[in-house]
Amino acid sequence: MSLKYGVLGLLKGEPLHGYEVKNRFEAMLGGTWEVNIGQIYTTLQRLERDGFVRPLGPRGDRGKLQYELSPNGQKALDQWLAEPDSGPQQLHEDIYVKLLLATRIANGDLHGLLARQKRAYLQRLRDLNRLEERARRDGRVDLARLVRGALLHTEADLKWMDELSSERFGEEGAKTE
Amino acid sequence: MSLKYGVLGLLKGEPLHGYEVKNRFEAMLGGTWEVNIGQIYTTLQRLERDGFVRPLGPRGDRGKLQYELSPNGQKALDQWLAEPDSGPQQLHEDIYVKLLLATRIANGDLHGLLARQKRAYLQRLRDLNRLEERARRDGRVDLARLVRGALLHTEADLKWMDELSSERFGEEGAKTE
DNA sequence: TCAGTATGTATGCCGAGTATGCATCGCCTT
DNA sequence: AAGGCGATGCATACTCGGCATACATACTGA
Repeated sequence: MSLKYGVLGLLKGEPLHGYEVKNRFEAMLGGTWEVNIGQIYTTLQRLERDGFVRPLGPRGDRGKLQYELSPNGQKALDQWLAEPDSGPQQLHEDIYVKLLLATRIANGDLHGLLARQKRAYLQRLRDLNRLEERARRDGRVDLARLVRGALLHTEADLKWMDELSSERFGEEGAKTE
Repeated sequence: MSLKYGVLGLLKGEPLHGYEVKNRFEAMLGGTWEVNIGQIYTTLQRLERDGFVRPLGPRGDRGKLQYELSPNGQKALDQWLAEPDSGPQQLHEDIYVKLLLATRIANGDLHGLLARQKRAYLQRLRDLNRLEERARRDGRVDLARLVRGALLHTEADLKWMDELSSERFGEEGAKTE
């Protein structure tokens, strides 16, 4: 989803061709999201098919094909921006399933899992802090705000791990049916 | 990913056929994850292709085909459980792109977006609290732990929204290139 | 008999990755 | 200065996994 609307958002303002879209998109995300080039083009084709963008022919320089936002695309973009992000249905992430399985599989070494997970989150905290610093140095206030969100998330994860590891496990009732 | 390993995890212990897998999986997640039945079968087929499960023929009752975990599947499962969850590469979620676009598109009514988002998170908090209560009532301690994680996440999101809305926006430097 | 449930297959879209093709530009070397 | 060559710009095609819909069929119980 976000790629689709990201493309629309970038096309608002000026027409771009695929390769440019990729670059702008990655720049917007401060290099934290390396987009697959193939996907850009399929996304653009689908957007064209749905009438959200249209090619601004004819092809130029070296086969470059620019796209511009259509009124329908404009509308779709505005609408997407206006609706709140419901996020994934929650509990669909790997970590949840992993935790459940580790709990119910006898030898599932829960404490080890928590410890490893904690280390991974700490590492992520460090990475994010570096990223935030860089974003500020580059004057990318908007990016820094995102990183702040990711930091809060990771802190929440850490807190969660701490809560879990301070539980005493063993004889709790994880009913199967 | 999580579905694949979820299936493996369920098959550890007893052979199951597709429909049963679906039911067990959804029960394990406490009904928070409605799995598509078609996907169960394709997942099972791919797992068979990769040698992680094998059919325990012949077909029974009404075409039922049971699968059992293979030694390789066992190994793959253990390995997955042992490695920490790196999570999505961070910043790949819709909300981040939405925020960026709203920031850089002039009319992007950032405050409205934040307000709507906050409402959505509050709603989620309520839902999760109900869910946690139900999990505890049902003796599903394992599930309650998951919900606790989701709660912490949502609280982090709320805190983030609060931080953002108390910033004074306007003349900040969101460099484009 | 009819509704519903159990069980499975077929098909198609979308996300995402890999591989390939070709033009151009700049640099290095002789 | 010419020729070669690697990097970059730009695009397409192919493949695979996730996920949803739709369909088919058997059984079960009111």
